[in-house]
Amino acid sequence: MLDRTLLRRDPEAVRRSLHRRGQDEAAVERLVELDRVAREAQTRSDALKAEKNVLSGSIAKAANKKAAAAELRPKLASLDEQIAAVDAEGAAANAEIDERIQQLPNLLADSVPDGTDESANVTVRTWGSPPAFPFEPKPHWELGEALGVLDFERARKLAGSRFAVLTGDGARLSRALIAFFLDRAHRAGYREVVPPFIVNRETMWSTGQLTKFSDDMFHLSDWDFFLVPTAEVPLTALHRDEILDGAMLPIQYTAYTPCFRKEAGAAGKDTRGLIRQHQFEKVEMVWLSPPEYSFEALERLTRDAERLLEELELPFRTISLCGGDTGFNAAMTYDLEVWLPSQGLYREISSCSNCTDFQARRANIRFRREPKAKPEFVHTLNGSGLAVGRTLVAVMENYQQADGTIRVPDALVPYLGGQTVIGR
RNA sequence: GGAGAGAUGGCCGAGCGGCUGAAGGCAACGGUUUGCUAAACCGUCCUACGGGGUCAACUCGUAGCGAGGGUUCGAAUCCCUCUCUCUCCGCCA
Repeated sequence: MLDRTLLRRDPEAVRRSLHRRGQDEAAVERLVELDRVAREAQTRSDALKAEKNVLSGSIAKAANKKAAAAELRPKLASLDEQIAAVDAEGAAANAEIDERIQQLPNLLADSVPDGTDESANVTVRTWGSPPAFPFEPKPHWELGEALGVLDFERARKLAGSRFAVLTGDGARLSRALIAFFLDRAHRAGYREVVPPFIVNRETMWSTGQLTKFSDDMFHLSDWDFFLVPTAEVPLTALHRDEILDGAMLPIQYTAYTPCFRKEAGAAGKDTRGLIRQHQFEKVEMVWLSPPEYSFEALERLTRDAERLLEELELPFRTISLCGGDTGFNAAMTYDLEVWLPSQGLYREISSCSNCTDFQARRANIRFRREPKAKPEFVHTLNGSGLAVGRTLVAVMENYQQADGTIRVPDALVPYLGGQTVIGR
């Protein structure tokens, strides 16, 4: 959520950001006007209430309170009427402001590339190069079904489409990745967390997932709870409504969780297999940072994610998302895209964002620099480190061998008890 | 799921319907005293929003005692609803 006073002080900055995101700027003008109306109403209301308080006070001091009250009753009744009318005016304006301001996305960082769609994204780094296969590389679902480690048929029976069952070495490889990711995060200074996988509405709202336009989350029908769409939600909201000691910052958290998303929309051929699922698993990394450090933190967070791919020796590139492609909460985002031989393209495997104070304002996460200092909002950052299913896909496809078996990346061998090949 | 107790400022804890932003204590901060520490004494010490302002260290106003309603000229104090926390019993991993 944007700062209301920002709209008053610098509406032009908000307009510019919306424009760069390719969104309608008209909302800004309306908000500025509503803000003016609301403030004017408050000023009048406060003055009327002050007048009423003075009269009430005079009754308290009167010798004969009953008589004093009777005498002032008409005057007070008239004030009550006026107050009610002015307050209604102010409340209406405030309600509309709340409604509208919640729908404005975060202010883009200056360094975000211009552009309205993904074609304008900028590649900032490329690591490794796509492997040359002396045979036609197979897609992961073919490899997985042949090896008996991926089972989409039975997943359909158990749950439906867009679910998968991992068995045998598929399940073990998945678990190895999770352990590998968490170990590396631990080394990089992240504190490991096992959060609830189901959260309440306030939590979901506080991290900006619940807006008018998003209904990608699974909502329990009999309770007002949501299945987490990403560990970003519980990790970021962990310190909701708290004032942290500035000396504790930055705070780094990591968690492994399942993630649940409706992923409404057409099932295309590029979403075949494990790429796009209603349930997937992810290790997430979250930072709570002092404002002045958050963009440096974004670089570190992104590097932490990149190193995982480097250790796994999976070719990838890092791209800086342009304004039109940057998410609602983010001021700036780097996506990591891993090479998928079967599709012959780079595919998103991690997304690292600096949400600045946008989530912190909603979630009311603040800190004090000094014991007596005024509380300030922290900056929140989140990034995948990494998406487990997609990493599994990348490993299977990049490490496949002519006979359909899969070599285990060196970094994962210890996590598979020394096993170096996934075969039949 | 059943029964009971409670919710006041950073913490503890008072509070008769009117001068209570809220006694008192602790903690914290500034100062005096002190060889150092401790103690003692004095002072400061909530937040949000709005108005005025040399926009900052100022000032005025409004609101806030779990949340939301109601009664009243006036509510922390009376009434209603809700939420949450704690304890005991049951059930379970």
